[in-house]
Amino acid sequence: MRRTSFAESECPIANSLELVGEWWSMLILRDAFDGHTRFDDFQRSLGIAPNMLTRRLAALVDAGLLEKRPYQQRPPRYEYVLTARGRDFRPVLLALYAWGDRHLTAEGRNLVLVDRATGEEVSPVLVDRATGRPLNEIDAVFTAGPDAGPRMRDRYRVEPG
Amino acid sequence: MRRTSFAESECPIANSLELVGEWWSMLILRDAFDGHTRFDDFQRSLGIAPNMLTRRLAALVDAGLLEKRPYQQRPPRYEYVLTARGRDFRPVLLALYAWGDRHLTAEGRNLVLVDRATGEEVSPVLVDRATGRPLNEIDAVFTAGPDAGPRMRDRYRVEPG
DNA sequence: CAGTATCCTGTCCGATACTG
DNA sequence: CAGTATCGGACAGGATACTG
Repeated sequence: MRRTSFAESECPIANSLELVGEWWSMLILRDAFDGHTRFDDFQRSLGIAPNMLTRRLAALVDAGLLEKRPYQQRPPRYEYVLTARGRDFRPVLLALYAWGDRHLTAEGRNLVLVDRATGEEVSPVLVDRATGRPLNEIDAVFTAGPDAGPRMRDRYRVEPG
Repeated sequence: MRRTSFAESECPIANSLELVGEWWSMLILRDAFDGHTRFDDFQRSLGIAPNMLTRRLAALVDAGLLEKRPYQQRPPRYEYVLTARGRDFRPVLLALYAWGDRHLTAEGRNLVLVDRATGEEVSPVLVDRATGRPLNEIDAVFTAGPDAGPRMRDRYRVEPG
């Protein structure tokens, strides 16, 4: 997508989407979290065309979410593993999973998140780190930050209580 | 995207992406959370072409995230407001925001999430609803659910401890 | 103002064939 | 096995003109 408007380039959501917004990117990340690391591995799991996989993998490496590292010399072979930045992306996928799980129940529940240690189901909720309060109980709004440009300030001006 | 492979159609993440995976969809939702409701409103904010806005709006209405409702009779005019299902999508956007805010700091912080009541910054973290434990401290894995098909079971078989 | 209708381009993506 | 190269189609998305 071409970012013509201000709202996209200065917004962290839009910027994130810029890196992982393509269809396959998040699905590749999902697979990475499931432990997949190799080209063929991803390809079989996703049913993605090889050229697309090459592109998306390269893009994710470029964006710093995946690291391409050799696991064998001759012939040169690489595996793709999550970087710290990539692992930190997990909440997005979990939020997406949780939403789909709650609302797209047409075909039943075919994927459940569990704690491997206890076997108990894990149900992800967003809370405020400081207070522990669930975010849906907070009237949380975006406001212009310290480095916001004029348009951003205009759009997100602080309107108290 | 055409969903040829199993992994897409049976996975809640993929299914969610199917509804909101296009570039503009999530940005439109972001704007909806920021209080935008009207066509022109979205268009100015996003800098999106009108035909695309029509398409994406219709898709979101179709997917049940937005409701199109008349606010004036002659000429007929509509506003687009979040449904319950749409409002429940917010954690995804907040997770995306949080990730971008942490990792895409090139241009500084220009958007901050605050509690409107207190003015304090809110920092969204994912925790387990039952135990309150942060998800990054849990070894959480996906497993095949009760309604999973054979391929899903094969891929996500339960491997204890 | 709130859209609809057309036309055009870019590119995402799939299919297939090929290589060390 | 792990990709690269090439081809073609579908559609997202932009630009612009038009309407009540």
